[in-house]
Amino acid sequence: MEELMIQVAIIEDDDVIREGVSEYLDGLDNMICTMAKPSVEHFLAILNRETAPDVILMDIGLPGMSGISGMKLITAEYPDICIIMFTVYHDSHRIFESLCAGASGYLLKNTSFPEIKQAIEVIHGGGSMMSPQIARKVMEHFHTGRKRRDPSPLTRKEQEVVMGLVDGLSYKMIADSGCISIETVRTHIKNIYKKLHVHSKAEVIKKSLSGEI
Amino acid sequence: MEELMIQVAIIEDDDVIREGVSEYLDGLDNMICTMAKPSVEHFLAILNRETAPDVILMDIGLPGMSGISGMKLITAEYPDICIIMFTVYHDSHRIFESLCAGASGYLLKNTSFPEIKQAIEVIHGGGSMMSPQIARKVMEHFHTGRKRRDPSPLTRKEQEVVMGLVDGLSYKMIADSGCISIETVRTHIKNIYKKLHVHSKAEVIKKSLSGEI
DNA sequence: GACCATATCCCACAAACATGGGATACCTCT
DNA sequence: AGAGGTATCCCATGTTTGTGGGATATGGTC
Repeated sequence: MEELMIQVAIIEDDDVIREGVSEYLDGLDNMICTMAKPSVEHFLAILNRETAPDVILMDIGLPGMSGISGMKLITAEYPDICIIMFTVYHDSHRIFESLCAGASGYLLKNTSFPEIKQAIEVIHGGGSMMSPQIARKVMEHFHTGRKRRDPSPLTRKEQEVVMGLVDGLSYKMIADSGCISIETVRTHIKNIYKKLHVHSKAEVIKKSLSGEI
Repeated sequence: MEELMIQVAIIEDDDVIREGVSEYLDGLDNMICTMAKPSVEHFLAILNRETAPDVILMDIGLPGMSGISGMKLITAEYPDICIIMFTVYHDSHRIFESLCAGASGYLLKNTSFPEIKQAIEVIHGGGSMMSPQIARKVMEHFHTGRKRRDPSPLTRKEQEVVMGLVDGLSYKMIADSGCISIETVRTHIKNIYKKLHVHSKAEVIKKSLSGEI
């Protein structure tokens, strides 16, 4: 009997949502919530071949490791697990990052319980499902002509420095490649950090490679 | 009263489907089928500001002008009209061509009447909807990274650390999020650097985000 | 002319990082 | 039992980075 149940895990830091969904799923006759954890780290700690669920409902904005990073880890090890991202975020960047990383579905947190149930069934059956608002964004992504991004807030020289950072160069190497003093590089980087509201190379590289700059 | 009805047009050459859907929609209390035509040409002949519907259900495989060409014409002139492609085709090429041309939804012809109703309501309300099979294909389109890459040379814990780096976290933050000592993080990172032949966070982030890991 | 953004350079200090050495413990495989 | 890989921790040292102050010079703009 248990073999026919869809085994669902939920990774969500909000206690109310996690427990609410967990109890709702357990009340259904064709699925069971086998794990309900507040973070990817907690989940990974108990994940193994025996405990592996069929479907994971995962929040994106988790404390510690982000849901997207967690998904990459999990699917790398367990490619058969279907993951539904479950989030309040509407922003395109996260949506596409999730889809590219292999999410099978993307639901907003205002999704009703029956819709969550339906999504789990569909995905377990090999389908995919997205909240209408998300589908909308995916559609927009395909709508041609939508290329014009707002101009970068960075000056030409600053962008040049960012390129250097992305290439993994140190301040010294950027200075040499641009034929300027390392002090100038430092000044540029200070200004870049202010403009982008970041505090490390890592964040700049991430923003740049994900198309935010 | 009529003003509150969603005005729907259907362009479909199969008489049975066209009339069936048309009658079903007219039987609903919140929508009305104002036009039911077998081709884009017939439809365009009577389309004007007065007759313009809110939503169009359009077949792709039409005699004469294809549904995709028709959609481009219609949306160019009437950008507020939402168009749902309605088809038997599963093939990715048509799906993506439709989405790029501006379709707001994509339903397979085996979709039930109530689901068609729901799709029209969602789309008229600003959303989008796709059949699960279609959503699946769209998802797959994003699963670019799924080239059976040779397994990462990194262990799971090391991958976890890499994810932290990519998320812009410091050693301290990675340590906290993983509930391990910062010294352990340092050791992992030393090993990661050796395995990847790099010498900085920046290079790891770059390799990771460009799919090399 | 005053103002502001840009680009260039310098100094100083604290924090974070890179790298070299260790160590212990647990597994698995031979 | 021993070898090898993984995961955990510690120390020391030097380098790089992050951030706060400066300074000068060149443009455009109001």
